[in-house]
Parts: sequence; structure tokens; C-alpha cells
Amino acid sequence: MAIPMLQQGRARARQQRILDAALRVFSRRGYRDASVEEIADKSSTSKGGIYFHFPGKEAIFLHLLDRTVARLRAKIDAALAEHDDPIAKADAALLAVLHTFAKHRALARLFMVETMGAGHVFQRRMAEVHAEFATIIQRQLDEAVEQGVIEPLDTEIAGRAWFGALNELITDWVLLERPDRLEDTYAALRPLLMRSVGAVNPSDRARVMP
Amino acid sequence: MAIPMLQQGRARARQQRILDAALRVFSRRGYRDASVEEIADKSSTSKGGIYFHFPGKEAIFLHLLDRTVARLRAKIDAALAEHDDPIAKADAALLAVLHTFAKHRALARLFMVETMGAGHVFQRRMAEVHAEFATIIQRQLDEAVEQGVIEPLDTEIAGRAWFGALNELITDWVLLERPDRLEDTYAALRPLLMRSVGAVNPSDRARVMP
Amino acid sequence: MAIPMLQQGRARARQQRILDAALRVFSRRGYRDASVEEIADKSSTSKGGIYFHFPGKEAIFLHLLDRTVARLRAKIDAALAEHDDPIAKADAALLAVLHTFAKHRALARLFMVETMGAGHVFQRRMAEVHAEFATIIQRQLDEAVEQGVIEPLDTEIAGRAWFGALNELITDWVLLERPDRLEDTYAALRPLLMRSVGAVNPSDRARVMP
Amino acid sequence: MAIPMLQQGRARARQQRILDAALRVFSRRGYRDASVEEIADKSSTSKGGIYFHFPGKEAIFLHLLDRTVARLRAKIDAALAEHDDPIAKADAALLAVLHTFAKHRALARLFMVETMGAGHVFQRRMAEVHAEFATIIQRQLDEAVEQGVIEPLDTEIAGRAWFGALNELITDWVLLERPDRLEDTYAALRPLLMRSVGAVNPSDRARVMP
DNA sequence: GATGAATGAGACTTCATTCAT
DNA sequence: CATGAATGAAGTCTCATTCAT
Repeated sequence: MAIPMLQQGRARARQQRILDAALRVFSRRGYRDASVEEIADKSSTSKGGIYFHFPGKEAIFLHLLDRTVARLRAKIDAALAEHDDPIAKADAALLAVLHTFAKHRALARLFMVETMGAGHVFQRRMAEVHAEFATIIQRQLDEAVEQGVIEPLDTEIAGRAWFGALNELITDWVLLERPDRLEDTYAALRPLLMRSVGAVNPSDRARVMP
Repeated sequence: MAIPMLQQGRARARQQRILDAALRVFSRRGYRDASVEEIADKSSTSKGGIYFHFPGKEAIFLHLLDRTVARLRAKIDAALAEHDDPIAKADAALLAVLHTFAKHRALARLFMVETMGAGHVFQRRMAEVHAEFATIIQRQLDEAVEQGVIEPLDTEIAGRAWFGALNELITDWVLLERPDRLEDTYAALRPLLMRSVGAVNPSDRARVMP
Repeated sequence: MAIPMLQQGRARARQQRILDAALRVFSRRGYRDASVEEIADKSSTSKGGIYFHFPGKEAIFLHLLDRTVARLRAKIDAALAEHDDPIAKADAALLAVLHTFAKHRALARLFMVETMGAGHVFQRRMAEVHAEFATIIQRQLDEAVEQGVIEPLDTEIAGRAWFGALNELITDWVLLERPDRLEDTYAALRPLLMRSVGAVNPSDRARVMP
Repeated sequence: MAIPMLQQGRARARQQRILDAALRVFSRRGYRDASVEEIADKSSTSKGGIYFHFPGKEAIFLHLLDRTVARLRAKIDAALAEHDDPIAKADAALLAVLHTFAKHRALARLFMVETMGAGHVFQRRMAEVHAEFATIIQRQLDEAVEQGVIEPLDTEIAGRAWFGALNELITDWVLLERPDRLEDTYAALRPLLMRSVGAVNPSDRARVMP
């Protein structure tokens, strides 16, 4: 019984090594120019070993994407749970996404850029992920409208617009290798987003509200 | 004398045929999966013929991109010239971009999506184009601030945010093959953008101002 | 003392399971397309387990072949022993081969067809087996000549010809998945073989001879 | 106009070179162990060049097979045309097949042996070819029955039996690398075949008949 | 003894690019 | 100028075999 545990453990560890190496390689080279060979080298595995753990290159990329999405979702959920005010929630959700990428430029590149070069299937999948995240924002805005915190508005478009604005900042930061801290950039974006839906900056409101 | 003209004309015509075919192929298949062979077929040329007119696949894509950027720039310039009010100008610039893509989904796909799959060089170039367009918006906002039409704000971020929001809508429309008219979607976005910088919707303003 | 016996028994049982699975897989896929993995699965073993019992894929195939040849030999021997008349013996030998394959199409496929795809070594071995079986026929014909039952003739060629004719029927039956009963086909072949050496159909003769 | 002719000529020549090299390689190594690389080398071509002329390894093998079948058919047709007597025709047809292979052992190996290692599709195709050739014999025998030259018999089985007997001789000659002249072996087989259908050896008959 | 993870050689195939005609 | 045959580098994937556990 100990043996299968160990073996499973070893297998899982190797899978992780492969995924980590793949992230680096995909991020550096892009999906198409990334070779399974290089992933094998960088993960101290053999080509065959990779194909033992994954059915193919595409599957590795998919795993990586799913893993990232899952982590983002978890962080967003945690962030949402930390606030009551819907506007603060929306803000926190965006910040969660932003923090994740700020800490890991390679991940940001994979997610924001390289996915688009991986073919139609991945492009579509990514579009759906975008939609999902936009919907999260939308829901908070809906709630805010319901609570009377903001005036009624097209919250679906607002969600997508917010997410698009954030995207642009992150993508620029990745592609132009901007040295700025992403957090600072977002600090400048936040008031724009707030005003766009007629909300007061949550921190200001906090200060104002006695 | 007439012959060289004709010949030049013929050469240019063939170049056009190649570029048009390339646009279709790149847009359908993505940069990597597009084969020079298919471009040759679709343009009624031979592979050798393509290499006579262009140094390589990359150059074709680049031409296509530059051509698109030039056209966009021209449309933006024309749009800017049609208005005096800086906010109206900014709005018109975005609309110009949007109209161009709305009329030609393949072009939108090429520009917004497939470029990312064409390798680092193209990604970077595209980021610069984004920056350029964002700067155009930024300039209008600066002018608006100067004119006292809106309160001072971080116009650089605002320009990028506006462009990012627009991007998101267009990209979704391309990838999810949304049937909506892009123009309608933008109509919903416009008020958000305006409020985000503390401006009144230009059309409203027009109506308000006697 | 009981334990080693049991263990040996278990080992042999597993070997059998592997061989049986291998027969199915080789027959379905052909030697080259049969994977050790599938044999492992179908025999409820692991890849490693297979390599404990056999030195490799080739050895498994060889075992299978040898096992089949041995069984055929045994059946032929039994058939020969049941008759006195040399012509009847030859006929019985062919029938023994035919019955064996008729009862087990997978075996027929393995033996008649797939062996040829297993590489030069196996092809040669199979040719030798053919020669061996042809020789058995030849010997009966020689005996018949000696007994004056038939006129002298090139019995070596005759043996090979008889075997070749039988082969063709069996191979067709395997490859074209003919629904006929092999036995019926052979019933039509028998008189041809008999006449080819100037013999009377043994059953006819039996009837005639008082 | 001359240019396409030349180019076509060159292309066809190269195709021939590839096919000839492929015949050698397939015959020496067997279908599975033959590598496209070796075919490329042996035909002084590049791997890519091969894929320009053929869609893949399988297609090369198929071409080779079809080419061989076509040639055999032509030779058989010519042989049939040279005789009037149906028995002589059947004999001539077999001889045509035999001569073709006798002159080109590699071809014989390809056709008789290696096809079986090329997978189910090829096995089936070969079975159909066998059937076709057997049918040619059958038709002559039918004619002979009609003319009253031989007694009625199951000509279908006879056709397959004759072909099977011939096959066996050729296959043995290929696999055991027998040094005999195939023609001599067939000379010994012929009387057996004749007698099997109750016919007189055509050459004997010629001599006997005044 | 058994398991399954790991290896590594090698296979087929694709395709941007070149160049003789 | 145009064509299409030819190149060759590179890539993904398969699988018999080995071996630590």
C-alpha cells in the first residue's frame, strides 16, 4: 500500500515538473514554437516520459490553462468573500486577477497572449473564460444596482468593459515589458471604472462613511 | 513607356491578389496553420510567384498588418477631422476603428487575434499599435482637460482603458461569433466611457446645447 | 513442496493467459500493430509482468507459433495413425490441418497471414513449417507409389502443390471472411487432389473395395 | 510548351526512381521495417521530395502493387491471346505469372510475402487479386468443359487450387532462396494440374494429335 | 514476482524556402 | 516573371524495453 502511494506521489511530482517546465517554455516561445523536446529537457524528463503523463502537447497546454483558470477562480472567490459591498467585491475580484498575474509574468503571458496562438480551440476557450470573468463583475454590478448603490445601467457591457480595460493594462505590461508595478497602474484605473458606473471609489466611500 | 506602367500595374495587381488571399487564409487558419501553398492557390499564383513578390510568409503578414494599420489611421484621421469637440473626436476615433472591423470580420480576426499567434515580433508590434491608438485617445482627453470640458485625470490610463474596453467587445464578437451588430454594442459602451472621464455623452450634450 | 508446485502452476497459468491474449491481439492487429501494452491489458497483467515471463514481443509470437505447430503435428500424427492406406493418410493429414483452422479463425489468421508480417526470421521459419507439412504428404505419396496404388510421379512437388492448394482455400477464407464452411470447400478440392496423382478418391475406393 | 513537357518528364522520371528504390527497400526490409528515409536515399531524393510525389509510405506501396498487378494482367492477357485451346490458355496464364516473378525475385517477394505485413487493407486487396487471377483460370476451365475437352467439375475450386499450388512454389522459392529455376519446378507441377482436371498435358496432346 | 513509470531511438510527416527550367 | 519540383530541418508521437519500488 505504501508503494502505490509513493509511486503516485512520484508520478504526480513528475507531472508537476512537466507542467512547470511547460509553462516556462510556452511562455518564452509561444505555443507553436515550443517543442516537446525542450519541455522534456527543462523538466529533466524524456520525450517518452512526457507522453506517458500527457496525451500530447495540446493536452499539456490545456492542463496549464485549466490550472490557471482554477487558481484564478479560487482567488476571486476568496476575494469576493472578504467584502460585503458589491462594488468593493468587484474591485477585489479585479485585484485578485491582477495580483496573480503581477506575481508571475510568465503566467500572464501564457494566459493573455500565447493562448491566442494555440489555435481556434484555445481561442474560443479563452473567450469563454473572459466571458465568465466578465460575468462575475456583472453580477456585482447587478447587486449594486439592486441595492441602490448605483444607478441602473447595462451591467453586462460594463462587466466586459472593466475586464477589457484590465486586460489591456496587463497585456501591455507583458508585451512591452513595462517596468511599472501593475498594482500602481490599476490604482490609476480604478477611479475610471468606478465613475463609469457612477460609483464612488470604495476606499473614498469608506473614508467618507462615518 | 506604357509597358512598364502596365507591368508595374500587373505586378501590383498580383501583389494585391496575394494579400487578399493571404488575409482570408491567415484569418481562417491563423498565422501558423496558414500555408504558403494555400495562399498561392487562393491567389491563383504559384509558390514561386509568391516568393517573387514577397520575401517570405512573415513579410506577407507584416504587409497585411501595415496595410490595415494605415487604413485604420486614415479612417481615424478622417473621423477626427469631422469634429471639433475633443470628446466627440475621441468617440469618433473609436467608432472609426469599430466600423472598420464591423465591416470585415476577417480583418478583425487577423488584427485582434491571429497576430498574437505569429510570434514575439508581431506581438510586440501589435502592442505598439495599441499604444499608438491609445495615445490618440489620450490626446483628445488631454485637450478636453485643457479646455476644461472634463476634470483632470490620468489620461494615459484612460486612453488605454477605453481602447481595452473596445478591444474586448470586438474580440468577443470575433471569437464567439456573436451575431450582434458591433455598433449596437458600442452604443451601450459609450456612456460608460464618457462617465469614466466625467464627460457627458456627446450626443446628449449636442441635444442639450442649444 | 506444495508451494513451488502451486507457484509453478500459477506462473504457467499466467503464461497461458498471456499467450491467449497475445493470440487474440496478434490476430486482430497483426504482429507489428500489436502492442505489448494491449497484450498486457487483455491478459490482466502489466507490461513488466509480460517481460518477466517472456524475453520480448518476438518470443511471445514464437511461442505461439511453436505451440500451434506442435498442436498441428499432434493432430496430423493422430490422423495418420487412424488410417492404413497412404492416400487416405494424406487426405486425413490435410483434413486435420483444415479442421484445426476451421475451428479457430484467429489461429488461421495468425498462422497463414500475420506471420508474414513479422519479419524475415518468421517468414523463413514459416517456410520451413510449410516444407515440413508438405513432406508429410510427400511421404504418403511415396508410400502409395511403392505400394503400386498410384503411378510414379514427382511426389515432392505434389506434396507442396497439395499443401499450396489447401493454403489458398484457408487464406481466402480468412482474408475475405468467407462464410462457407471450410470443410465443404475441401470436399470440392479433394477429388482434384486425388486425380492429380492418379488416385481414386479414398472413400470411393473404400466403397469399391470389398 | 517545351518546359512543362520537360518538367513533367523529369517528375515522372523521379517518380519512377522512387518506385524502383521503394521496390528494393520494401522487398529487402518488409513494409514495416522499410523507412521512407532509406527509400529517399536509395532513390537519390530527399524525404520531402518523396512526399511531393506521393502522399505517404502507404501510397508508394499501393502504387507498386497496382503497377505489378497491371503488368501481370497485361502479360496474362498477351499469353491468353497466343493460344486457342482453353487448357493451353490456362497453362500459359500461369506461366506468364511465373515468368514475371522468376525474372524478378524482389517483385515476387513484394507481391507474395511482404504485402501480408502491410496491414489489413493490403491483405484484403491481395486476396482480391488472388481471386481475380483464380477466376481467369476458372474461365478457361469452364470453356474447356463447354468444349467437351474435360469432364464437368468445380472449376471455381480448381482455379483457386491451381493458383494456390503455383503460389506455394513461388513463395518457397522466394523465402527459402531456392536456387532452382522456377520454370523447372513448374514443369513438374504442370502434369499434376492437368490430371487434376482430367486434361491431357497440352504439349503431349500436341504431340499425340496428328 | 508484479507494477507502472521512464527511456530513447526512430518513424512519418509538414512546410518555408530555393532554384532549375 | 512564373512555375512547380526539390530540399532539409524540425516536429509530434509511438512503443519495445528497462528498472526502481
